[in-house]
Amino acid sequence: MDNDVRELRGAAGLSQQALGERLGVSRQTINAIEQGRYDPSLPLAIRLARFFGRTVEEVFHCDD
Amino acid sequence: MDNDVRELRGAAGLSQQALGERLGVSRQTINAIEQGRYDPSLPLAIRLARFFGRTVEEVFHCDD
DNA sequence: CCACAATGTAAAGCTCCTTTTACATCACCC
DNA sequence: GGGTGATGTAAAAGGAGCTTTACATTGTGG
Repeated sequence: MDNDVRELRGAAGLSQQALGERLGVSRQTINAIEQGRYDPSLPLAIRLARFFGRTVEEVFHCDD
Repeated sequence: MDNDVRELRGAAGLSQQALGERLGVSRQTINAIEQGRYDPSLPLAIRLARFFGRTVEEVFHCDD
């Protein structure tokens, strides 16, 4: 499962730290998600997608 | 976070067991999600939504 | 009444998500 | 060269997701 968080965050001009603060998670969590080290929880995935004005499916791509 | 899994499953005429088998999880997992005892993981949420032909946001509602 | 399918629930156990703390690198600026 | 911001990474700890096994309830059909 990969995702577009890094690109979307870059386009928004935010640091990992700043994005984490907006979403209520640590910068390490943002970093891990961007690198695909693990998938976010469902509520965090929804918050992330909503923050960037996308659907969950647009931001997170299942590799099937 | 509540969801429409029970209604969608009912409309599809499937038991919790049958839905679990289609999605590769146990019936207890389906049961717990329907009752809101916990949220599914992101990959399972995406599989559930896709199975019912909906987006994740249509099936899972954040209570904000 | 006796199966049987469907559902609810609980415990134990494993893996995954997230946090905090901490250190390390790299680039940029003064 | 020293400070600062952004990023990568690691360890420990706690909580959440999911499994298996097991038992209990309910409704339905023979």
